[in-house]
Amino acid sequence: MKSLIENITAIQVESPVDKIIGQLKQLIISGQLKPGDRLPAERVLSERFGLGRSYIREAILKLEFYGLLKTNPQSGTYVAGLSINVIDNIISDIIKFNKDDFNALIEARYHLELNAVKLAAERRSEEDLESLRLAMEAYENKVGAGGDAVEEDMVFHIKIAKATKNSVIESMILILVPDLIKNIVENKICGDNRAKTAIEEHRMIYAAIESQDMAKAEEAMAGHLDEIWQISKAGFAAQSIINETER
Amino acid sequence: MKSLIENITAIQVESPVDKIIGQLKQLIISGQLKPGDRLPAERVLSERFGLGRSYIREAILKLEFYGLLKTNPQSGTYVAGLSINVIDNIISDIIKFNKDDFNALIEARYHLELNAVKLAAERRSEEDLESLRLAMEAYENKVGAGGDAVEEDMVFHIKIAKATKNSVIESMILILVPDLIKNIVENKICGDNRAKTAIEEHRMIYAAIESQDMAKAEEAMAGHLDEIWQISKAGFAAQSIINETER
DNA sequence: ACCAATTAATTGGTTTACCAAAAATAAACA
DNA sequence: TGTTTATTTTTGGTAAACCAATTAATTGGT
Repeated sequence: MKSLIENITAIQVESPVDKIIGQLKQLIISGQLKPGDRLPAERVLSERFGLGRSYIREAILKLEFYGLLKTNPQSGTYVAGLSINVIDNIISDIIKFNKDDFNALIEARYHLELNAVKLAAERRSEEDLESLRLAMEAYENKVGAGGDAVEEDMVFHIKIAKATKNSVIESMILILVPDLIKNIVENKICGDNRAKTAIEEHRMIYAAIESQDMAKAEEAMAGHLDEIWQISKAGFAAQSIINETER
Repeated sequence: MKSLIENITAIQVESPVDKIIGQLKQLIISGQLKPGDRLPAERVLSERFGLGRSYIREAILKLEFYGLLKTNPQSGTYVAGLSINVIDNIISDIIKFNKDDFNALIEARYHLELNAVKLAAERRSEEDLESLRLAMEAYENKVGAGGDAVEEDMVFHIKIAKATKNSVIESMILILVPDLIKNIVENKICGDNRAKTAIEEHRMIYAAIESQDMAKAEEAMAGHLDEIWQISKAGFAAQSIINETER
């Protein structure tokens, strides 16, 4: 017999905004709302959905962030000129944009940073180099003082992201960093002497960026991230096995 | 003498929420708000900043999305346990997460998709393969009918993203897609017969994913994205020259 | 019938008021 | 004095009200 705790199912709290997003999706798919159309006024939607206007606005805000709606003050909110195909595909997954899948997080970070470090090596300015060096030294000092320098490590990586001169890639890494930190410190992923070996890796990365050697930069970064990447790879492999079994 | 139009500076409308975010950042940096602390109540912030509570909530919402705050209902909003270093670095750039840098968009997409297609080839399920085929056929039909199948193209790529089984990477691609579509159709980037040559490229990508050949998948995708990638590369090169000149 | 100007209605932006759940405090009891 | 129970205050969640700008409608004149 199963224990009690196993029967406790995660309470799914479909928030009001998610409901609204789902409803809007239905409106679009059913053809009542064609791309390019103007949405009903917020008040109307509020009444129609039986929810306060605050929620409507919040939902619109979210959809706007994803580029699916565009609201013009004093005029109305409009559906992006995208075909139903695209909108449907995207809306379905907006709600579940959760960053709590640790393996996915690590993997995304791995690939992003590998690309980023190459771009950084190619495009870094002298200012980038300077702030990168500062971040590196801050990390080394923290490690020398005996603290866990996870956050200083992240700052180092943020600086690299900044040096790419690509605001989109930078933003993506920025979004991932807090969650990475949270998970890493919670799970104490890396061994104790990891911090010290990382110092040398950082210096290699820095040197490669300084000399604008893209290949060497990528190699150094791959080495730096390898240990933690292995964890995510193992995670995905395990997931794959589970899926096979279920089939 | 400069013409009139050149003197018209872009009106910078620092939205209320951005102001609030900046203020909160100051509170944290100045030490009045240490990581882990509870924020003042929304009402208090509202009064202190001289702005409505809606704006406070919106700002908190945004900061929460970035993992910098955590709000517990009926209890309070708390600053994530990150060091000031990290928070400062991130908040500074949150506001400028705008996806209107076309070159950055293209470049980010290029790298993301190259990684994604490899993962998709490795992990695709039979269901993935099926929906991918469907999307591919929809594209071919649209092209055959003479339409610009930009959106159908994007759906094809979304399906690939889904096959990665990595929710983070999928979400990132999802976020970029609407902006990519907007820019591509606006600028009519690709030549007229591009759509037809793309059909063959899609089939190559599909075949590679089907046979789970990661290397071939990446190669095919690189070929598929090459033309548009060249545009972004040229853009960044131009930017680089400008920076050199300014120095 | 057509056009211009004025008025009325509608829009999203913003603030305020109200609510139930938590937390903190006070009071009552052992 | 220590603990438990009421009670009050504070919290974020929610809904409604107000505002200025915009748009649609109406009106009056031609």
